[in-house]
Amino acid sequence: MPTPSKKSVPGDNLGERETPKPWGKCAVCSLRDYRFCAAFTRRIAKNAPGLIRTEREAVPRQNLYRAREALRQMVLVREGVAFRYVLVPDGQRQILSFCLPGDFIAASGTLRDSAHFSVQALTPMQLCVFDKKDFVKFVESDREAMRALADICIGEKEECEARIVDLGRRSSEERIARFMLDLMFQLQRRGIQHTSFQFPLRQQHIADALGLTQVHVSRVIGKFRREGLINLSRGTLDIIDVSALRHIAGGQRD
Amino acid sequence: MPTPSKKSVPGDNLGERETPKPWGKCAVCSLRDYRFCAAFTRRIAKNAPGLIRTEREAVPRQNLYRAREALRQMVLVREGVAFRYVLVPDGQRQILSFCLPGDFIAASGTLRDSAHFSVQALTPMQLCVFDKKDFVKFVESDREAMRALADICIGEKEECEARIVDLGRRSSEERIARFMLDLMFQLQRRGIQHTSFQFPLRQQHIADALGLTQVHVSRVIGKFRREGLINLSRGTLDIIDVSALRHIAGGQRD
DNA sequence: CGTCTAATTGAGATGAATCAACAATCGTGG
DNA sequence: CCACGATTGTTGATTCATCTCAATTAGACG
Repeated sequence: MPTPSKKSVPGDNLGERETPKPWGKCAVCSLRDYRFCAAFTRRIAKNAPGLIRTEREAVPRQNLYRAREALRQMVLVREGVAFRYVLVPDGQRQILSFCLPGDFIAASGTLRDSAHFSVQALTPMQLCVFDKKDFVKFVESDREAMRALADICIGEKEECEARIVDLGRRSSEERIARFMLDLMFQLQRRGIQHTSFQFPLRQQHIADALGLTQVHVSRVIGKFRREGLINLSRGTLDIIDVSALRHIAGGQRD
Repeated sequence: MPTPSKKSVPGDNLGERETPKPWGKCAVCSLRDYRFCAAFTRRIAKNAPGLIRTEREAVPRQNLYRAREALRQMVLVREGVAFRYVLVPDGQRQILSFCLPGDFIAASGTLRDSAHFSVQALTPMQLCVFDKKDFVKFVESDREAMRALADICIGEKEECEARIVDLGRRSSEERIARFMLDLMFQLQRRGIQHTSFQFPLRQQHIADALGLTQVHVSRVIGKFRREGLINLSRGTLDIIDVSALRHIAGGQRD
């Protein structure tokens, strides 16, 4: 059942251990030329010195945000993976996307009071946090920043639409193959140039992202493994035969 | 088969019959306080008098835009309905959304050179068209406009995510019921306060939007009709029992 | 080690797809 | 205004992909 198990987790919501830090740290961050940071960091340092960046950590299963809660902070992933999801009335879970390092967790929150999805950490995480009010003030005062924000939202929308096509018109094998390749390409864009990488998702997460059941995901992955396409164990995914997997995915993957 | 039938259609792409018009016409347009127009029209008239609005028409099945083509114009629906769709390699079609009066057809195109979806008219249409370059110049020069644009994109992203949940985790009956109710609420937001309204979609469109087959859509609609929930004929959808339909839809519809 | 969570595997059920024939509706030209 | 062809919708029979239920194994971790 996709019902997320309820395990007691320390500090269920973000809150403790805020550490105001200077922007200097950004200068040595590997994300500094990636997406959000590339567009914002330097600009903020220059034009909005009053906007404080703080740091937070999160542990696996920790809730970073709950649907419909007031959005008070803007959160950027520095390390680790989280996912955005929606629970439907009958208890099922649909995962909307995974948030990787460099992703803004709720960019759209800049112009909204709350979001309709929840966010949960999948791995231990390092986060950069901004006060929302301050951030909004900055974005509204800086044309380039507003543009960058729009750009990020558009990118998310495009990913969303690609996912709609997957869910509406592709088989489970296609979806799973595409999903793995997608993840690989996303990591590659972040500088990890391997066909083997950390894969912290449980089969249930894949199932909830792709509209399948965990059991079925297990069968498909088993098949891929038996066919020598991938190897997946102990949190590492190794894509052995990229081109065969891409073929199953139905082409079109970057 | 979801393959869209290839019928020869006059003026396959937008092109002929441009009519430069004054902004005065906007003053008497019923959409002037809705979304795009509410945010942009007056601002444009005041701050960017050089931005020309032209008018166009389109006939059913006419292609308004083809995926990956260079985006030269920004198109706003004034009357009629279009849909955005993607064709997958095996010939299937996934409809991403329907564009109703007041909708910007490709808002995200403002910051992109092209889009990955195509757009086709479903009914006869009246369109407002802006030259893209001029529009971009305006948006980049006007902070409020850029913000409005971001806002529109965020709204579209939210709709997208709702659709993902539908496709991933809801049955065909739920999807169809939700779809009809959604449409009703969207029209109501545009001022049409009835449970009976023009419904120009063929069953194939519903199927392609919801990841089903036309045959199955027919069965479900037949069932809804037999149960006295709706009546659908000659392009008019009458939702007879809103609350029962909402119940099938699984609550949560506005 | 024992306990807990995650993954595998089998058997059987089922929702939706497919195939196919037919009926209804629409648009058009005679 | 009718008749015809094209498009759209209906219905039945059958198949298939994926789900459900359930039991078992494998890993992770204190």
